[in-house]
Amino acid sequence: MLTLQYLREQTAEAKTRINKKHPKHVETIDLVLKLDEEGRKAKALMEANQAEANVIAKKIGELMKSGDKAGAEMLKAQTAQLKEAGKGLEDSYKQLEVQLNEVLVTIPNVPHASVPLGQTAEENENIYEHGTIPTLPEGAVPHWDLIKKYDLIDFELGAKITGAGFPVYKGKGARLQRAMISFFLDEAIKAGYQEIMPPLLINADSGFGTGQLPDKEGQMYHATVDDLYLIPTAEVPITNLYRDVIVKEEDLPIKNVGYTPCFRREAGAWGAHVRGLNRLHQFDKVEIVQIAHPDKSYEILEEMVKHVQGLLEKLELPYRILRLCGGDMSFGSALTYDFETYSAAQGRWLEVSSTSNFENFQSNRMKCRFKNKEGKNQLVHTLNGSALALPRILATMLENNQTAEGIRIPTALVPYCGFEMI
RNA sequence: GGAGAGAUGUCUGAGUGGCCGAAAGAGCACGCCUGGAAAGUGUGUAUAUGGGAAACUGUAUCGAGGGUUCGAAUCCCUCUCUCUCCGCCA
Repeated sequence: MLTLQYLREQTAEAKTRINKKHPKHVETIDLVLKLDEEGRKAKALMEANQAEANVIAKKIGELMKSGDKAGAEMLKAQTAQLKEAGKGLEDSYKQLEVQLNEVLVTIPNVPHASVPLGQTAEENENIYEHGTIPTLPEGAVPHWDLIKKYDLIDFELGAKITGAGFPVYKGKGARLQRAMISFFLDEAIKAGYQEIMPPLLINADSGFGTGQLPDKEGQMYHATVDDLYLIPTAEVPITNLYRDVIVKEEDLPIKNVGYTPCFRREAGAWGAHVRGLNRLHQFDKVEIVQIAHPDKSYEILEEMVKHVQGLLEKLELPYRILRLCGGDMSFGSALTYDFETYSAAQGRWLEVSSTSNFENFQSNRMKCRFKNKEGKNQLVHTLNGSALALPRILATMLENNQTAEGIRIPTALVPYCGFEMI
């Protein structure tokens, strides 16, 4: 959620920036400002009325104490009309307040200056490529054939016990998952992150805090009996750890990492290119999350990018980094780098990480602040990134490393899974 | 799931209708004292938001929301959470 202060004080800039992402929201900003102004006027009236009532109430108290019952009764009569007026004033203020919030939460974050103009994935900016695209042996096949051939994952079984998009990992397939999770966590811990094992269900307040609600209501699984949501990413519980918290400035940046399964309904997202591991309802991911000082957040974003690069390089996967264009960015992000690995048998780039700076968009919703040098509470910046999402890493690894003798496991993972070949 | 107790500021904890944004103590900050420190001592020490250049000031907040009342931390209702006992349970 953008801060009202920013919209009020830097209206022109806010409009220019939002235009890069969602041009229609330029008008929403005007609406917000209008509601804000009306709301503040209404509030001033309401408070003036309240102040008057408070003064009289105090006087009544004094009169009662001094035994002047008649005087008190006279004043009581006076407050009746104040009360009546107060009710109307409060109603109109509250109504404006509700409207304002409803509108404000629908405005996405404004993009960083470096974000390229564009509306579709084709307009993302390719800023870095690393590694060589392998030449596959004769008869190479996509990962969905490999997982059958080596009996690593069973989609049919998953469909039987749950539904499509819920894979069952078996044998070496399961061990490889566990190995990747441990490897990613260990690498993050080495980089100074604290490991967190959060709940997999979250309440609506948390969903709101990181921006999934109300924007992506239909994308999360909702356990309606208890009104809890299955997490779409560890970002949600781990970032919300700091909801309504005033952190110490000297503790920044706060670095947490967590492995969780992620649950996504992916409503309406099924179509071409979703075979095998490319798109799932449940998948595993290790997520890094930082709570940062506003002056440092872009430095930290670069640091997180470096971390993700390190992982991909240790896994010996060819990858590229995209700077997302305005239209392709997520709701709350100010700057997002997507990482894609090249899946040679499919001949496609697959997104395996998305690393973003949300600036104070989430912290404003969550009210996560620190006390600055002037003793004022200031919103922190929040960042997060996948490090990494497993299924497409696995897909790329299987496809790119297939040989006549089997599938070669990257050296870095061998100590974790205990085998060199599948 | 049943029964009971509770939720007050950074913490402990007082406060059953007006003098309470809230006693007292601890902690913390700054000053005095000291060669330095401890002890002692003085002052200060919530958040949000409106107005104001500022000093200052209006409003709201004692788990949350509603209600009663001229006036609520205090009375009533609903909810959430915590603790104890019982039940169930990996």
